[in-house]
Amino acid sequence: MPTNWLTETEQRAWRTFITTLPDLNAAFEADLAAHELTMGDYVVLVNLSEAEGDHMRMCDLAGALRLSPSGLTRRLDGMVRAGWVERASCSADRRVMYAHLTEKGRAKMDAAATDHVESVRRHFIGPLGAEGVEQLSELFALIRDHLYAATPA
Amino acid sequence: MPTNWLTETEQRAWRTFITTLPDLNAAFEADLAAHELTMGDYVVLVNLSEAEGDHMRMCDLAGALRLSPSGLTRRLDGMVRAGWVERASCSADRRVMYAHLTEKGRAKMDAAATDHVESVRRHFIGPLGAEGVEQLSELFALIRDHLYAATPA
DNA sequence: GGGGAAAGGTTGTGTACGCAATGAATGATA
DNA sequence: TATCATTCATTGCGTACACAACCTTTCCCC
Repeated sequence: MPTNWLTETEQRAWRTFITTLPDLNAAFEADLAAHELTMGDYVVLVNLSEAEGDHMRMCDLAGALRLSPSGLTRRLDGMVRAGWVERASCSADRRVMYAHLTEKGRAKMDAAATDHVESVRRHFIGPLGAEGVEQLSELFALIRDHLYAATPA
Repeated sequence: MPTNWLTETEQRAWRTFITTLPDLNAAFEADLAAHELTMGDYVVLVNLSEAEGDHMRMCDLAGALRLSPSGLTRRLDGMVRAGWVERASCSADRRVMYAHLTEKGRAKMDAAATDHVESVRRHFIGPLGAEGVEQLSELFALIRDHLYAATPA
């Protein structure tokens, strides 16, 4: 038993956290599945819809999604096939490809958004309560800031 | 804009949470990679090491890990190949297979555990602080209990 | 302005995993 | 006890993703 082992309280916090995550994630996936969407696809739509001109460079999008370049290429393949996104080349820099949200893609997102928000409210916001939401926000900001201090990405 | 859209505070909490998770997870994976282990493998070792007799039925292990039966079969293939786990059949019920932690597997886990605990402390416990750990533990217990109330699994 | 380094994206290859189908063993019911 | 449903595990197949290799284009700097 290492000398710096977790205390009982720390252990409980860590285990509760790590075991709850997959179930929470599964709940969101299950709710989105009613719209024939995965969380992965949905976040792409959200990112593009909030970007200037409804489009983003592949590399920026990959960074935002924490996807490898090749991972994003393949994810977009599927979404282009579904008609939610289009690829467009950039006149200013011919290396870059834009991922551009289509009307159909926006409609898909809008249709899913209402249910997704309800899902977030039900599984996440609701159980936490107003005060809990505030607390959790601050706690994760601490974790994030600490991570980014080490890896300034 | 749906009428039940998230408030600014809720939005910030949700986004902070959802965007921090992949990075946090990546940090743990990166630290474990020094031992040639993935989080997935490590949790298998931990589960087995805490089980009665260092073994678990495949189906129970799959449930604990939130893995599909086939997913666990394949994960175990790799771990058996590495010599960390052995399969053993059950005399009482010949349908079941046990996953049994080997000496080598326990040694592997012990070697990794020290660093992993340090990793958890650095990325998770540390930034939260003692009070934060307590709070986060309670917040996730709320989420978990709510999830399990709906899906009594 | 010419040459090497770096950035952006796609493709080849391998791994992890889920779902559906299958086979074997057990349990429940008539 | 004969039958049929259920449980446990595995295999076939398809999808998602990472890494490494590659090509193209741009940037840097002498």
